Amino acid sequence: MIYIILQNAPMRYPTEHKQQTRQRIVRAAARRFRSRGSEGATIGTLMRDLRLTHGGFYRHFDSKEDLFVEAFGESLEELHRKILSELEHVPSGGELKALINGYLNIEHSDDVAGGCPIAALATEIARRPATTRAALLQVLKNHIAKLAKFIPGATEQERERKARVLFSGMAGTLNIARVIVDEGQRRQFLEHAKKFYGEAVQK
Amino acid sequence: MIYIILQNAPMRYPTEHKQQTRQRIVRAAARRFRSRGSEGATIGTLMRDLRLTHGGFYRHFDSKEDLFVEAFGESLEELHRKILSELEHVPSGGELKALINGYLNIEHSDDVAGGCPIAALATEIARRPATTRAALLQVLKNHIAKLAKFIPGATEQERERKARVLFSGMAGTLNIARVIVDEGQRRQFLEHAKKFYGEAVQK
DNA sequence: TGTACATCAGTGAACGCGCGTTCACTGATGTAC
DNA sequence: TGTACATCAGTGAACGCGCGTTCACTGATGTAC
Repeated sequence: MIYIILQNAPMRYPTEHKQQTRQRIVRAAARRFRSRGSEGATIGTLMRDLRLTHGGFYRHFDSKEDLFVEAFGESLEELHRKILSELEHVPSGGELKALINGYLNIEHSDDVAGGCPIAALATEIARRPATTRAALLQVLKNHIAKLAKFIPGATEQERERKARVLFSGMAGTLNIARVIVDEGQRRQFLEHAKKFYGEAVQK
Repeated sequence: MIYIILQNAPMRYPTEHKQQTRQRIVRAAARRFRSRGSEGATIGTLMRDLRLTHGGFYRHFDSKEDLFVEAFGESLEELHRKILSELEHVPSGGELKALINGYLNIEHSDDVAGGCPIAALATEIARRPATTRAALLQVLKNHIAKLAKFIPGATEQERERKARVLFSGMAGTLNIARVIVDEGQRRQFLEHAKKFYGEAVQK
């Protein structure tokens, strides 16, 4: 809200203004990259929708690729916050089920822009050079590691292993759900997958 | 081989020449779309690598999008033939394990161009309009249905359900494997996933 | 059997377009004196 | 306290480039006569 007011007012840039603009760009980009892909999202329309001009983008980032990396991190943090807030209201012992149900959900399936960045961007990340992949993989590993404590398993290592397989699998399932045109079939498919992963990980 | 000779020879187009050229385009496109994505693969370089010029493309297809749809089908057929030929040498009862091992494989992980089109293209397909998705989904369903007979389950319906969840999950896992930079870690991750899916589906 | 002609796969220049990026400029700010 | 000036977030025209697509053309083919 405050941002819009500042934009419409004649140019006056308070000290924290630059950081705020940068944050706005990252957050908007995090949504656009997920819904349109890294090539489908353009700097021009991104900035225009923020009521800025494309030239100003380069006061904040060296390149579109730099923004992509940062936006991916932002997406994962958003997802993590969302998951944690959902798990707060879940009775102890029900976390795993809630995790699976929260992911393999029709709402999640229909919300690409606000959903899991692994599902939306993993294929494109896999096509990037090793250095970029290494940076993004580190962010990804941290995310998974933090979720591992909700997965059953004797050792920390075993829980992390299971978490990786579980979340990578569910990401693939979410992507296929998003291809299914008919909503009823999409729901059914997600239900079957919930059951499958619930039983498989519990064991 | 014969194609190259025909290309270098002065213009003489036998009756079946057009179909052959079309096939060459589809097959080459099927590889390029998987390895570079639908936006990363361009008509210009595709045709150049086939020793043709870009203008000729439109004697065979109305648009790049039409080629994409056809190439996806071609990829799935190739994958299906490959799977069937691998399963021929497998003793009865071992098909499921062979299916999983054949998919979650380091060679498959490293061969994006020749690998599973679901893993490589599902995210991009999910971003397409419903009519395109519907067409591609039909092809996908046929593919999965044909593999369902190797999956345990009391009814045909149950086998198909399991097959869909299994293959969508493995596709997601393959994509994450392709992000992992270190080959040792990539192998380990695939091994854990093999074990997970093997036990989960057997049940 | 030989000749004229319609066909059509492939060529390559050209078109329009949108992209990422650059750059000279603007004007409000905080600071030096 | 008041004035001159360096700073820098944001502007918008411009650049170069590569893309998908179009189109007038070429020349070997099979066919009509």
